[in-house]
Amino acid sequence: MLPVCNFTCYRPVTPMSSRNSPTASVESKQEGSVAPRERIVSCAAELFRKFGIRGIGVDAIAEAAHTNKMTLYRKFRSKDDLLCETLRQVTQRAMVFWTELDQDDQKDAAAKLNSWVDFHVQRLEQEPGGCDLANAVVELRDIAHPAYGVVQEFKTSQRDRLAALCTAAGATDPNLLADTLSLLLEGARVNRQATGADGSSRRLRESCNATIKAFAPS
Amino acid sequence: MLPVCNFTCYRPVTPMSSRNSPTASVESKQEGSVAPRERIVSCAAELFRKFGIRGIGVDAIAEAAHTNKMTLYRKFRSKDDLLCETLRQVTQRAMVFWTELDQDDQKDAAAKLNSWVDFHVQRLEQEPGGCDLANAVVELRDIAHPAYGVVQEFKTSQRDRLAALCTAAGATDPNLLADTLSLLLEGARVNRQATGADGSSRRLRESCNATIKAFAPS
DNA sequence: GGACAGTGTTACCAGTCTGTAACTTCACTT
DNA sequence: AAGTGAAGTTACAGACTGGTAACACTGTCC
Repeated sequence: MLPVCNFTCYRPVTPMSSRNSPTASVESKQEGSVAPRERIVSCAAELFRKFGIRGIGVDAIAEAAHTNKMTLYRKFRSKDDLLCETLRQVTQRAMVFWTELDQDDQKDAAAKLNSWVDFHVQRLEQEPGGCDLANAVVELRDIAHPAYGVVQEFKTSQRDRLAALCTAAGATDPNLLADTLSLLLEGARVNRQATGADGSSRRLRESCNATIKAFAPS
Repeated sequence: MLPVCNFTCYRPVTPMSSRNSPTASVESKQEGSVAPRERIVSCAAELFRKFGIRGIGVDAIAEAAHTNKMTLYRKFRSKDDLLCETLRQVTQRAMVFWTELDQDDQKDAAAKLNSWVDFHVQRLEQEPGGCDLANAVVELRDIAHPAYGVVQEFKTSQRDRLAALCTAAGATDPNLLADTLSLLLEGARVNRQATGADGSSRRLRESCNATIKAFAPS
């Protein structure tokens, strides 16, 4: 019902033909080279995002990473294991935003809240595929799956951090503001997938700003 | 990676053993009986919801509907075709709310907006599986899929109706209010799937009320 | 009684999937 | 130069998938 055909996501550091040549060995020591495991994870993340977890096979992932299935299974116990690893990588990427925001002494809490909005509005435009974590849960539909734990932990931590920010910004009912903003963001991501760029998510920034204003101290 | 095993969703009108007996023919004329096509659609809707579109096979759907694969393929050209039909059924169920709301002369626009919130908060608690339409888009991840059109059309019509209601209620910037409420609802549904009942979706009603209040005419 | 449409049954095709086994080749270290 | 461990290659097992073909059965209507 959905033939998956073309998958070339990993930009080869060395072309396939010269991989076993001396040149390849040199390149493998240069800074541009990436270990098979990392290549697999980043390719898997991209292919899962593009075709869905069930929509792409391990063979295709290995091929895209310019390696093979056996190597993949030497690095990961199972496809589920690989999936969890890719999700953890996605969460780590998001954590960078928070640490950078924490270290920024120039902005006060209110300005940081605006940065949060900016960051996510920008990401919505750049990556219209929605939240990988939420997508995984929707696709798997199984609470017992190990990926579910990864997602739940991450989402909770994100909400807690946002709530702390709202508190610092002196919002009335900061927890409710954090919840509301979380829902707006999550909704915008899925809405963008379902109805495209011209749907309700188009004015996410204005929605967030109106919400923040409504919770401003009087 | 995810063995699908038990699927008994369609409450049997007649037990399998007596289906070809005279009793079965009598029962097939009673009001309790349902035509195979309808049984297939409702079973498919439930199983798609429970296991995902790719997580359940046509054979299992046919079995749950107490029929077989051949009959399924006589009624539907393909699994995709069946999927579209189930999604259309889901949209029709939601349309009932709007027609009832339109016909209600007791409530003014503001009260109807509250009804909208009530309706969806209630549905969120009753059906924690999220929006079937949005889930389908997330799972398929293919704009060319016929289901995408069904979803997009429905989501747009929902938003338009909500915007009309916000206009009637005299909201400042009714379109933005409709967008914001749409995002809140959509976000709550996916958030509930990803983080459970105690996540940010728990206070959806309060989030909506705060938002509506923020757009109230001064 | 007989045609007929709807349904059930069985078997099958061709493709895909995850995961494993056995073996070869390579690069690097000592 | 030898050895070691990581990676590539090939083949395969076992299960499942969507979809089709051919045929048997059943109740209904003329």
